[in-house]
Amino acid sequence: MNQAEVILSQLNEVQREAASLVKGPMMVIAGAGSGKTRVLTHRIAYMLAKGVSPFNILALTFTNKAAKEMKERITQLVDESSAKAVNMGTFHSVFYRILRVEGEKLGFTRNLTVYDTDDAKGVIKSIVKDMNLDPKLYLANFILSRISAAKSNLFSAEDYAKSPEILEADNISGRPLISEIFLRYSARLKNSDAMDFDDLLYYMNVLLRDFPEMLYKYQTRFQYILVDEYQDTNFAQYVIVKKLASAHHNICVVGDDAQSIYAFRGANIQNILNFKKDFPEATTIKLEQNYRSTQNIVKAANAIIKFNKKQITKEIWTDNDTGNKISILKLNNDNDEATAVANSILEAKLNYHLENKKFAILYRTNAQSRTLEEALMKQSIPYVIYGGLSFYKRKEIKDVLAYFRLVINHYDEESLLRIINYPQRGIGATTIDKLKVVAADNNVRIWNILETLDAFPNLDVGTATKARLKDFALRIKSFSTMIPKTDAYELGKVIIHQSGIMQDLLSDVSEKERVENVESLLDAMKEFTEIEPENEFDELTGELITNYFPTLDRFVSNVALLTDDEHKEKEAQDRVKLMTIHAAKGLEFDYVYVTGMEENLFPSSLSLNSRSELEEERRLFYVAITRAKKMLTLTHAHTRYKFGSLQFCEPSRFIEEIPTEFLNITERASSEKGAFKRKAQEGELFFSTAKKPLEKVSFVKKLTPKEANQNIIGTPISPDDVMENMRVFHTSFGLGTVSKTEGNGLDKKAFVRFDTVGDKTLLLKYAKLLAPKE
DNA sequence: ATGGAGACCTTTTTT
DNA sequence: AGGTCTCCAT
Repeated sequence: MNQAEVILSQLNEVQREAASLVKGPMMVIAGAGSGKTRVLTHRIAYMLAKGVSPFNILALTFTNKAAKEMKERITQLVDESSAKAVNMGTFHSVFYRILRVEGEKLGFTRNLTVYDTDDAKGVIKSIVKDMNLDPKLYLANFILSRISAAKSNLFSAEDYAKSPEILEADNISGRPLISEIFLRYSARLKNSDAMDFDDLLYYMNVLLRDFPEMLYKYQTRFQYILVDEYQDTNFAQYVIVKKLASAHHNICVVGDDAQSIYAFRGANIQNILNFKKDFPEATTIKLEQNYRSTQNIVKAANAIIKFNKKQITKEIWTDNDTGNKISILKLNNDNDEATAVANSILEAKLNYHLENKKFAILYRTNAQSRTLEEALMKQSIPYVIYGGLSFYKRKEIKDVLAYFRLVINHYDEESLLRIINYPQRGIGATTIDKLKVVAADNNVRIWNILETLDAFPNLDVGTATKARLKDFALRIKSFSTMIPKTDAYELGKVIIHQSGIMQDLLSDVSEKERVENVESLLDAMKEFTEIEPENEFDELTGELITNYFPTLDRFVSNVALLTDDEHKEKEAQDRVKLMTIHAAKGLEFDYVYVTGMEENLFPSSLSLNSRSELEEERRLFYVAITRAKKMLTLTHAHTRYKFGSLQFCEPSRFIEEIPTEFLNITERASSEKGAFKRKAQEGELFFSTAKKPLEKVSFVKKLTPKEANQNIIGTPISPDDVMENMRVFHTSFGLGTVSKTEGNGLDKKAFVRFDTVGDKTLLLKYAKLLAPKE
């Protein structure tokens, strides 16, 4: 067999067709666990084996992780150098590379900075302040989402300002000035030689739209295009892909409409549903055999997704074992839920000698991770939390990166303002305000003023301050001159020390962790300078760069679009993984726990307004359960703290949507903790094999709290009637005495001293109190 | 200019 | 509950 044949021989028949039909448009509908990545990697490897130049292949993904994984897997199939030369990456990173080269046509430079969401929010906030608007009405988040939605649909600020419908909508929402903010925002970013995430897609479109030679260039270059997770593309991405593919029609999109979970940020499921309209000659291939999960899991997933109306019909099936039924655990409150999950993991580990990394705990919102974390810690189960505060979003890292960015791009005003007085060098808010005013009056950038202070006599600051400003500019400039001849790591060290950041962090003993983080950033830079340049092509000529040198600007541009999963990957070796369901997409685990299966949490209360939003939640649930290979456990609690107040929770409707034949329901009151632990120690199994049905499990069906407390419960007390010193009964906390009340109506709170559990603050609109019969 | 107390907001999800 | 932002006191 030749290489190409070997590559195809590793696939099943349908996969083989998807991998080998490389000419013409193709849509692959890949059910969960059906070998989607396998098809993509083998398809690319097959093309390479057949002599297609890697330079002519463009493979777009949504996450860096997916791109990295694909690259690694292709490397195992064909020779490394051609695998590495494939243009593969996220939409954002690939277009960023192109825009750095071509951006001059659009008024940007090669030093182009990428603003992340925090930077963007900062700009919005400062504009809102400049315009003297109410920041509570003009919320940065809200404004940014309007701007983002506009750009994702290829509306510029000018288009926005000219659209009567949009202006009307903003008027109705009481925020008529969003269009003005948008105009200023765009100007500010351009002035800073910066683009936000949406700009990377927007400006790529402008490039292809307004410069025919650019369209021609990249159409010629990208003769074979592959798009992963096509169901998650937004309009801007869709148009780019369509334009690039329109010359050669060699486009392969892979996706699963059932796993579209990013509509909230503009992903348009129609892109995949309409592919056939865009490319009528397209071949459609459905991968329906699931290699990942048990029969029970696959069947349950099929049953659930049928509740959605809009979808491409397909029936996922598997040859795998029937497996365990899906466990439903009902718990009293969120703490019990976390404890039960931790105990369950512990038992399974002990009984079956499983590694920690076989387990994943999934949840709808990041906020849910805290209680789970505590429970795992108590049981000494090693874990790692994905998501949450990214490494690159930590204050100290952002500070250091702001220096780097300013050194590379003096016009980056977000960075400049962030560090002009950090560490403190006596350039206070007053001085900064004056700088801003003079910059605006003279229509120049702040950096222009710093650079040539004497040219701006109307800058009314003292001589001492002037000296400090001069000194600051000089220092930044001196770092800049070092870029070409000092590698990223060496220059990074110089900046961190000479800027005074390290000194500042070291001066405070409580900042030890921050010092470690900065050092860890330096480690990453060291690593960066040591790796062989991969895929460093000159974008203009397509030639491999031979005189590669790992400069600071290269490092920063690499890091700009990075999330920190690599950072975590190293520590994640054998740990239980905690993450949101969104973050779990594309991953698989033997044992999966989906927690917080409650109405208003999952599905989220924010998604209950429309059918389409609810369907997205359902697809999210579909993603969640199809992560599991062997065993799936769903948990929900009767009460949970949200926003610091206790809330009652109904089980998620999604649980009811699973046919009961696939379910195994266990209910347990919190008072049973002792019994639970004892049984666990005695080795009674919570987990069971397929032969040993879960019915044998030791949990006795307990009375619900309501039933158990029947003889105490009296009549409900209306919130308005709750008063000090009143004896009350609460279904979770038992009997207690109201020590104080506060507020009125829906906000009325009661401070209650419970006989057994102590003081609690209850928001009466949620916490139902009853008059006890004592 | 710094830091602490209190008000206020948050919960989708991510490149 | 926890984090962020604001404002006031030092």
